Amino acid sequence: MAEVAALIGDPARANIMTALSGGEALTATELAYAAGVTPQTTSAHLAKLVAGGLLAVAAQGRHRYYRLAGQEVAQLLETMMVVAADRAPPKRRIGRQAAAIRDARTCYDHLAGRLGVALTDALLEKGWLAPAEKDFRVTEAGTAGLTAFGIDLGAVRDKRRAFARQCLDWSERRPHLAGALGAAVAGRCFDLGWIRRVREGRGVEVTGPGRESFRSRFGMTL
Amino acid sequence: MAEVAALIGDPARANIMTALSGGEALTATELAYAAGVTPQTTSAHLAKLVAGGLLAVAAQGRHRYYRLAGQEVAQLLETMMVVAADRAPPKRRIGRQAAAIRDARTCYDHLAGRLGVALTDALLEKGWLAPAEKDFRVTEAGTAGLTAFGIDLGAVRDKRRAFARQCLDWSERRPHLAGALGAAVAGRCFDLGWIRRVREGRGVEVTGPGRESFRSRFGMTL
DNA sequence: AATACGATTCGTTTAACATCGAATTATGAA
DNA sequence: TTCATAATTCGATGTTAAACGAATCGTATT
Repeated sequence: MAEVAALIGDPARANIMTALSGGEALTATELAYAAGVTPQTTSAHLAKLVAGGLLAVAAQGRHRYYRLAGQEVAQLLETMMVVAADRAPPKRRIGRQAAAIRDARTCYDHLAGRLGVALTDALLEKGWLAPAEKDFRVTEAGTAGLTAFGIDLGAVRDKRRAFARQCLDWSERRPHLAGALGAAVAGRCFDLGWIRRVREGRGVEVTGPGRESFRSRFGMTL
Repeated sequence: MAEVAALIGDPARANIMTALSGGEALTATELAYAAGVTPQTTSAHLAKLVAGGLLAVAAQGRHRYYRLAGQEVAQLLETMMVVAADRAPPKRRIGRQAAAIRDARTCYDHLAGRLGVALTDALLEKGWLAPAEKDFRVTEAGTAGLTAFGIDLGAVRDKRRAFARQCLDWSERRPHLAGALGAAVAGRCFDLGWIRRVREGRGVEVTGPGRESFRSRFGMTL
């Protein structure tokens, strides 16, 4: 356990992990910029993180794309941020950016925070999803509804990853939709312009039209 | 975040945190033994962990009792163990002790693992508990039932801590009963001899009579 | 009061490792 | 081929901090 913690314990590596916590895959150079150190140093750090099983790497042309090794790693970072936040000196109320993070953010590649939980609750309420062990099951109504929403369920199922997992949200203490379907739903919301990323981080913002659409389409009051 | 990780990243400190992960409070000397270093070194480590907000300390006579600073820290350690376990070389099947940990363990001071989740499910099924936001609510039937089970609800409510929190269990991905009530229920199960600790760790074992009692009293099939 | 013990502080040594400059390998573009 | 860029490896440097011996402070025990 100490090894895992020590890997994240270096400032440069912590920056790298944070940059990747949104689930996106980034190149070594981009990560060097995010970490605030030279490419050589970054390379050494990345090698350690891969050896330590925290990152996965995929070579593509002359770029090498690094991403988190899995959901558990994303969860670990999430939990660690909570502890780190509790520990931090209370800077007058909660900052606007921090508040946005609590409200809505991406976790790995799907939606988390209040928005992620609310959306999952709405899908459960509509009967589109049903809890099944550690996953969600898409009902008949859900198949029709999600297809109408613009999601190609066949293509999503074909992906070589968990289809519709329950991901625990620490700040809300409730499960939300993850896996390939979670990523697809999040992507569709971005495409429709219901939400957009704020700055470069993990924060997500609900747009004006998005707020109205979430309400009319899914009965969510945000 | 790097600071938090770095604190746990040292082997000696990781040993200390692991020793405390059961929720028990231990003295500096006991922790020195657990960490495998001298008392002087341990003292320095403990000071850093307290300053870092991961541990809390209470002086009692000439002893100083150290314990985890809160639930979030326990959760963090739990999550970190999962990542560390995934990362570890697969040592032929799962060891008997590791299997026991998955089945039943203490988390902070209440029951976790399959047993913790199953017990919580049983209480929900009987209608003694009902989910309420991030907590559980004790119903009228629950008040009667828990009192009959030998728990002084008045005394439990008087404790200066959360009464009946939902604690997320990573290995089961389900919430289980935590807080003062969770601790009280766990304690009662120990007192009745339904469960006992295995060795010195966090593992818990259901006794023969316990298995029968869990079934007849709560309808749980273990 | 005298003694024992838990816990901490101080000072020193030692080992680990993050960092960068320079050079090297590999891929894509002109 | 030739050049530019991505990414790495190598070697040297400097800083950090973990560890322990010795000494100190405070609380219990006799």
